[in-house]
Amino acid sequence: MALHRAALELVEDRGLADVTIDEIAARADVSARTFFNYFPSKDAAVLGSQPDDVERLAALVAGRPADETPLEVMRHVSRTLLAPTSADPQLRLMRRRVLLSEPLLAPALLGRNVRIEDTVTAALERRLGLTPGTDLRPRVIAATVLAATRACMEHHQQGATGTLEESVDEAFDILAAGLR
Amino acid sequence: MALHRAALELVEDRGLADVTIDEIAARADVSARTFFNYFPSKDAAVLGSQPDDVERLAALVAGRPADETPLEVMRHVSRTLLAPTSADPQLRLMRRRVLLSEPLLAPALLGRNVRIEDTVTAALERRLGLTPGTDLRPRVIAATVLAATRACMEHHQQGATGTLEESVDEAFDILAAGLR
DNA sequence: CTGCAACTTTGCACTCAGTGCATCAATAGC
DNA sequence: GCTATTGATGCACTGAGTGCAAAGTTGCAG
Repeated sequence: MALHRAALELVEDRGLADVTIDEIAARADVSARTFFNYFPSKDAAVLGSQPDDVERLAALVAGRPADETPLEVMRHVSRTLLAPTSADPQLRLMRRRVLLSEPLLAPALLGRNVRIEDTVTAALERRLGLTPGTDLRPRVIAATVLAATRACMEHHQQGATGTLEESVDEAFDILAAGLR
Repeated sequence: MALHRAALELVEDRGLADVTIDEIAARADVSARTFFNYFPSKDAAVLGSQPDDVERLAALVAGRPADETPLEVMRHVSRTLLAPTSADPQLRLMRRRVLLSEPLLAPALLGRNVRIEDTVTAALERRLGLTPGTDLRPRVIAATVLAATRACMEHHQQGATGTLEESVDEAFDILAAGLR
């Protein structure tokens, strides 16, 4: 979407606070009013929400082999999260760069994580044959793995060595070892 | 602070979206302009930030006995988080109720968590004698434990049985067992 | 008591976010 | 060529948030 790209480009070099919706709309050659037909807020435009990716995760959880442990399933969820299916790799990189370097975006980013967490929790519950809301485990697993994944991105943003994928693997090892 | 109380009361029975800053200010008997001398936003007023509580957590981490494992240290952090030192217990209860029942507040709440996570990560790094940003472990531990704590609150909000403290204990057991 | 200094509150004007509504343009289907 | 549906837009409005300067308040020294 042109608006998403425009938002990313502008925020990239001026910062979120110094970009107005009018400017984003202008760069995408639409009116400001039209902007709100596609995104409910400035944050959302920068985030560039693909509403269906949440369901994709649920399907992923449901589709993994029955003998995989929840943690193994979550490893795939984490992988999927870090390799989003965006057509343009150039755009993906800019997106990741902007999202992580813009502290004002953290709340929006985490708000999105809440929806993901709820979805994954429900999917895990179904997978384990539990009645929703009774067992603490699914939610704790979903929450902690997502948090660990985010922690890796954070860690990486601060100039860590190695690839993001290596960090995620290491994080899963730490989790599997009981955070010891 | 009168503004914080006013904000909580109004949001409690009308919802965040239907309360304006003018109303909050009016109920606290100050002008709307004065509101912004104390809180930068509506969210902040409802949240009622005590900026020093973040440093309290850092001190807690630094002060725990040297032979405690990081996970044991974090158990105390979690406890401290769930039992905040607010003078008025009545107010505390209303606060917890409002914060959890108001989805619009989630981003603000999580934004605050980011600051806590950064602080705790740094404190753990110091405790373990690591150069900041080199080792993944401190951040992963901080992030996952805080996420698990939040998951317990979430779980509890959805009508789980038992006390919150019991849930937290159970969550720590799950973490210590490697999320198995 | 008086006057001064520091701090707080307030009013005012402004920009920007976001919404509802009505209108207008384009395009597909007949 | 006509029309109906869909999307784009203009307009007017409410509310968030900021900067600035005036007004009020409080404490204190003379």
